[in-house]
Amino acid sequence: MSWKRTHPCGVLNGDLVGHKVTLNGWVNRRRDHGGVVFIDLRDRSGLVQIVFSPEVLTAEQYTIAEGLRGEYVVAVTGKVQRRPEGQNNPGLATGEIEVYIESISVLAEAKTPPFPIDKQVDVDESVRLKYRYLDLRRKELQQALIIRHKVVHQVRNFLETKGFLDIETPILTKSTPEGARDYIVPSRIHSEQFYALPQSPQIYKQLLMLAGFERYYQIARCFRDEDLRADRQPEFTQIDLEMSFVEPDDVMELMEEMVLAVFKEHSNKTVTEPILRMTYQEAMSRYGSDRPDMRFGLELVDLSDILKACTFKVFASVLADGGVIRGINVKGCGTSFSRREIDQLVEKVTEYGAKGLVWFNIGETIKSPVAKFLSEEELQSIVQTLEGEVGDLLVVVADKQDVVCDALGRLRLFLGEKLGLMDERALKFLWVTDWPLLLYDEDEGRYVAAHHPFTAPNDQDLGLLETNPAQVRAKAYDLVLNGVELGGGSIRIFERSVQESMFKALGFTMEQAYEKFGFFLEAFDYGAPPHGGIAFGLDRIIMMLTGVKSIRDVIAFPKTASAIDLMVNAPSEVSAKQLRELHIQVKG
RNA sequence: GGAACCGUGGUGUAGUUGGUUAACACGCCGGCCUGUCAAGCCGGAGAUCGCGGGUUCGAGUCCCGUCGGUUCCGCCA
Repeated sequence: MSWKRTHPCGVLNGDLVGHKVTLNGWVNRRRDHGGVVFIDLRDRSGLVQIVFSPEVLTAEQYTIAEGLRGEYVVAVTGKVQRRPEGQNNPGLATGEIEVYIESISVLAEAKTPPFPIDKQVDVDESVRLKYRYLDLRRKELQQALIIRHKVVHQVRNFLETKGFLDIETPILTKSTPEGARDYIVPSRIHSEQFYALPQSPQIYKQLLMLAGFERYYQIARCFRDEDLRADRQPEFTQIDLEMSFVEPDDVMELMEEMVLAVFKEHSNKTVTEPILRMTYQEAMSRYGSDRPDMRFGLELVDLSDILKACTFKVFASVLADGGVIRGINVKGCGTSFSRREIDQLVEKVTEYGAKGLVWFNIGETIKSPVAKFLSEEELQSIVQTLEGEVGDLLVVVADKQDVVCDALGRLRLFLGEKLGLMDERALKFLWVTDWPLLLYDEDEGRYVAAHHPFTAPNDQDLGLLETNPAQVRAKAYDLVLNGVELGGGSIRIFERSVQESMFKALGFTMEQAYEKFGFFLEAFDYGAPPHGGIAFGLDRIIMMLTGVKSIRDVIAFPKTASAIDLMVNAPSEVSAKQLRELHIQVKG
């Protein structure tokens, strides 16, 4: 007889009562009553209860049923029946029916799995990763990967209707300076030479625009050899796209349509639209972050102006050195915070790189460790500027501008979390626009690209590239969701001279620029269209949609924090022969 | 590169100021059981407490080192 499946388990319902069905799946759970055996049969679609009764089965078949164990793979044939009165299981999609089995075949027996498949238990992650194929049987991971598939499918459909072409770009490519550390692949044919895995398909997609494809996209695997985090893996996936003849608004508007459609389709949280926009400048000064979490207030307020004439040494010296003073009104926490909690804020801010935190506790009088150094007018204007009322706690940091922004920005997040101000049901999107083109890197002693070296400067700022690089704004935009960077993009440089200036600003000599990017610069000479694009972190989007805390929970076969695949045991040594062919000698 | 936390039967945990035989639940194995759905009842097996060293009469417990996992800082155009 045929064991070919006629229905998935999870779709069976009252409409099929009386039908004969063949099911294939795993034994999820077994309940043996001696005279009757119940099995929850599982396949990708869900669970259904199947019933083995000696009244229906031959003795031989019933013995097989009694021998079933967890994770056995079986094929069964039987009749769908309504459950007896009062025996429905409302917790199960198929809970109003059950299948009376008439014949069974065990397709595969199974050892007892090293951890429970059918229950949600926090199993040590190294065990889960070693037996990833078992972990992937669990509902949470199945659902994450199903959502992931659906999102990719939806994105492909969307981009298809907008005229985008899916074009693959090389995985074996060239190591380039700037950016993250490359994964390197040795060449067998060319001794002492190496390919690099792409950090992103950036240059290739721009060349596709030069080639005239006008609209490109790719669900692109990217590789970065940097240390991992809860939301970072060495290989991850970008929704990568590029368009010709566009301005920032064209890209942002199209992507807004796509992203909102995805989140409305797959999230039950509240999506706020349209997506707000804010310049980088404003984000930094109001929220102390280039990716502000818009779900709560606690905004940063500047106090530099009102304290211009202040004689308190800490403030005065910071202002004299060109620094700033900013504060946050922690509403109502003057009353509710203990001294210990306030001390913790001071500690946090020091951790975040500031020298200290000045606080003002507004009660009947203003309590503050620095009150005696400030005049009554100064105290009052601080309170007024921060709109302080009785019961509030004002926290103030004075330092160089980026230190103040960073410290208060992180303190704001810490407070938002501590005070439970983030609405867990809200999805607050934000475009952060007008990024600086360049940021000064103290360690390198030079400017580095805020996004990447191919980002176009704002037309008005072009002249500043050589005179005042820090002031040059870029045609760049990041999409932020609840304080998480979902993606970023820009309009690209499409003129050779501008690209050369950019490399110069980054400290390249022309020789270096041509050695590394000569092919690219040359390409601009053959009729380059204005173009721009964006890339989204697919893994992070799925994290936001599923609400999981770890990127490993949205990737089928992820690596540990030390970049190891515990299942296949990679990386691993290779044979002496392989090394010889690659002209590689290994130390020790 | 740095820091913190965790590591005890298959899984999740308990284990007091160092003290006899390492406890509990789930799972597993066997028996009973015809309406369960976290089935129930009875019985059983299963752990050199991640590994190495040290302190001590005595270490799961204290100390040092190491390995593994996780999180954070640095890093991530």
